[in-house]
Amino acid sequence: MIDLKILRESPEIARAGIQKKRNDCDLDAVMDVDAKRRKLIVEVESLRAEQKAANTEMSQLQKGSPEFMEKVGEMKDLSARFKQSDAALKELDESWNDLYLSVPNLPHETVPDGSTEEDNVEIKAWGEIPDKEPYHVPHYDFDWLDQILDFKRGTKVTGSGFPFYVGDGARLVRSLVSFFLDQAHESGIQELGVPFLVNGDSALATGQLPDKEGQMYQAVEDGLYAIPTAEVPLTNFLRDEILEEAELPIYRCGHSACFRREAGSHGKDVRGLNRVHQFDKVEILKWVKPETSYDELESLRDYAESLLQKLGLPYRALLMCGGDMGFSQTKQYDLEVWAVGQQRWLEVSSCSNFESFQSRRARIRYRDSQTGKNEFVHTLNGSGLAVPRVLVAILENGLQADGSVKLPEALAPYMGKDHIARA
RNA sequence: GGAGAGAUGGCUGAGUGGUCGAAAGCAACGGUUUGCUAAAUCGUCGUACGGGUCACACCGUACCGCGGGUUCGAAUCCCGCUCUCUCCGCCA
Repeated sequence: MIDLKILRESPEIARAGIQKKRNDCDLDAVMDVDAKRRKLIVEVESLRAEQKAANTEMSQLQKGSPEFMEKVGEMKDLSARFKQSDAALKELDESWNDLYLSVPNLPHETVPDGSTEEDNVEIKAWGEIPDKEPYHVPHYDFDWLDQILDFKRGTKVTGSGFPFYVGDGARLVRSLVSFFLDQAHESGIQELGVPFLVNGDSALATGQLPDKEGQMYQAVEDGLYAIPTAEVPLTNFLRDEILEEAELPIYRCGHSACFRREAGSHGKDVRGLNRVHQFDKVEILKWVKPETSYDELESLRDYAESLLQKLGLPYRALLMCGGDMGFSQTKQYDLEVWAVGQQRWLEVSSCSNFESFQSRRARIRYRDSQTGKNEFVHTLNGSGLAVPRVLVAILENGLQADGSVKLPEALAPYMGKDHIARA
């Protein structure tokens, strides 16, 4: 949720931001219901005040006396009016809530204007793009693919998009997860093992609900959602808490399987490991003081980049334009790695600042030591990193003329070898 | 899964259908005093929303696990749910 003050006091700023995001929420309806709601609150509360005053008065009277009974009669009427207004307010509150939740976060001033991925701005490129040799092919065309991946049996057991990783494939996944977690540990980021299922309150706080409900797998019987990213349990780790200013910034990381229905996505980019319904990812989360959040975003991106550098994978960093960034973000960088076999960029990390959008929903605050007031923290998160596409880049970029795959040196301690030989 | 007990402010813990935002104690914060490093004493000490203000002040309302209900009036009575603890069962 964005700050209501912005809506009330400078709606033109909100309007411009919403336009920049190419979002079509109805701001006039929001403002209209807000005004009506506030008027009704005054009405309900003054009726209630009257009722309470009478209550105090009645407590002094002899119970059952004529004066008392007369008062009861008067108050019955008031009570009826109160109940009517209160019911009207509750109804209005519901539509107010729906509308308020439909307002996206406003993009930062440094976010470029634009509506599609074409308008994202490349701010950095690292590593050398290798020339495509004849033996370079997409990973899904490796003739020994079934040595490390089994899509067919995954489809049998669960459905498409749920591959089995086999032998060295499975070990590579585990190695990458371990490498990412160890790197975070070395950077002083505490690791959390997170629940893979969360309740509705948590999904609402991070913004998956209400608008992205269709993207999550659900355990309907229990009212739980399979997490699409560890961001959800991580952010909610501190939900409903008031922190001390001295505790900030707080950094945490966590590995999880991520479950995404990917409803409505078809076509070429779903081949192989490019887009699957379940994948492993290590997520980094930051809770910080507002004045530091944009610096923290830069260092978060630097950290994610350092992982790709250590793996020796060429990548580019994009600053997302207003129309291509998420609903809840104020500023977002994506890291894309080059996959030489497919001759395309694959997104492996997204680093974002949410300012107080999530913390307002999740009620995560800190006590300002100067004013003594409770303020919302700013939250940020970034992938560090998503496993399957990194795996794709390792496979495709590392493919040698003899069909073997040369592994990044950083993974040698985890894999116990420097290449995967074709059997 | 079965049986029982419970859920009150940062913590412990009282609470009669009405004067209860809620006793008391602890912790915390501010002052005073003695002094020596621990006491004594006075005061302050929840959050959110709405009104109000340049901003404070101030006023109102809500919140005693959550959601309903009864009532002129609910922390208190009734119903449903959630969670915690104990015992039993089952099970990595």
